[in-house]
Amino acid sequence: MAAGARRGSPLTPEEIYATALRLVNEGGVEALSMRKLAAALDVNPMSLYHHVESKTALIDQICLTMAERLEIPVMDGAPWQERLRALGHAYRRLATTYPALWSYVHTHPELVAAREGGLWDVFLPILRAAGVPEDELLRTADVLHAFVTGLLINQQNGHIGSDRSPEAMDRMFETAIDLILDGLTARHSPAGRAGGGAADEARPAAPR
Amino acid sequence: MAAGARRGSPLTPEEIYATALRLVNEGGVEALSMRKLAAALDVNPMSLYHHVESKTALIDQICLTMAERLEIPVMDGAPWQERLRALGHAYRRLATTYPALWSYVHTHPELVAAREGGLWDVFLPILRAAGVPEDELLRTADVLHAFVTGLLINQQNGHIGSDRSPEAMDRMFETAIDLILDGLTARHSPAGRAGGGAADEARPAAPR
DNA sequence: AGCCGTAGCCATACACCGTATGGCTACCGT
DNA sequence: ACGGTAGCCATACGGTGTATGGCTACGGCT
Repeated sequence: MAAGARRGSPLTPEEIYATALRLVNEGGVEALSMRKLAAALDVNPMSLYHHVESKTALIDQICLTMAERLEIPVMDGAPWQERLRALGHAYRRLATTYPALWSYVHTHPELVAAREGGLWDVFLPILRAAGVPEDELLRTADVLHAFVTGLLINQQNGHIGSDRSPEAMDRMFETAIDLILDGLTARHSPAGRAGGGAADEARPAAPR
Repeated sequence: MAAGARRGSPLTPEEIYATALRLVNEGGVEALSMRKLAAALDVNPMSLYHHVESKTALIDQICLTMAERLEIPVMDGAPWQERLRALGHAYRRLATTYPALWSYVHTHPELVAAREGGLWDVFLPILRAAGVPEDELLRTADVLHAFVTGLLINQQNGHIGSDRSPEAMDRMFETAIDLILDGLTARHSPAGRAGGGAADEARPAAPR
């Protein structure tokens, strides 16, 4: 285990992942090249291959580390509407923290093959609490997850509205959550919606 | 205007676009290279640049031609629920016809800057008919469009359900449309939903 | 008829990419 | 003392997009 030649310390996988993630966040996935990454680490390009199998394996890895940083809120006592909204916001926070990589993940089939980490352990119980019957549960979860995914992708890519102010984005996200809550309520517990309800709190005038 | 050297006829932009679109459809956007395209056209790579400004301009162009092939249904008399469902299916048909390019478009900000073609001319009136107030119209349209976009992206990438049979996809898409219809109805014309309504037609048992 | 502008095509070259191959150095355990 | 090996690196190969400049053959002009 020789000490690093030109650097003080030997290369570590964590260092590689962190730097790669930084490069991706700064210039998108297409701005990540093994040569640039090596330059950023002050190392010969081929040295990377002693710690990483290939570029795609590297990208897989940094996608995983990103996924692990999803901070799932724990709100055990709260009604399902609030829990679902909080989960949506947590998901959105992850997406806006790593925009480029996030879009990348969700357009590459080979990644995220299994349902991502603890997300689904929280998501499904919420839907159960919303009254979604068991035989529609997974399908509904997939649909809602895809909805939010699509909204976030579109927001990041500016495929949306001429007004792209952060406030407009916030409003749009709330509108989306409201639509989902109303849809779930109407479908699975129509009685529960007493004129307004959790979906209608704090929604501004929205001139747009 | 000399006749083509090795080919009978000179190269035409339409020929280039069509072949490029074919290559993309067969192997994804990353399988499109100017050299391969030239080979498929039996031409020197540099000849392409007499008809196309750059590779990105070429991709822009084939994205546009794809967008033009969206077949928007005209159903003037029908209720808004049916029109919205038909529009969703038309959109889905486009996505499944050009899966690779379609995902590409929706993850690249620079494309589709303006709202795509006649889609919005049909979409917005439907939402008006659904009772969406004018000051929420564009935002709601953006959200719903993003929802469907996300669902289609996820379906194509198999980020969804362990069962990926076409039937499961169909059911999931119907579930999504139902959710949207219920959400819109609950939000904007709650009286209109008389126990079931348009959203509940022909939805199978769905064991999943 | 003579000529030239130019449309279309092509050969070459450059910088960049991912990575296979093999050699160097400096430490470790024995 | 010495072999094994972990870490690093130089070189090379085949791929990419495209800048540059030269070739051919036609249309329109004088």
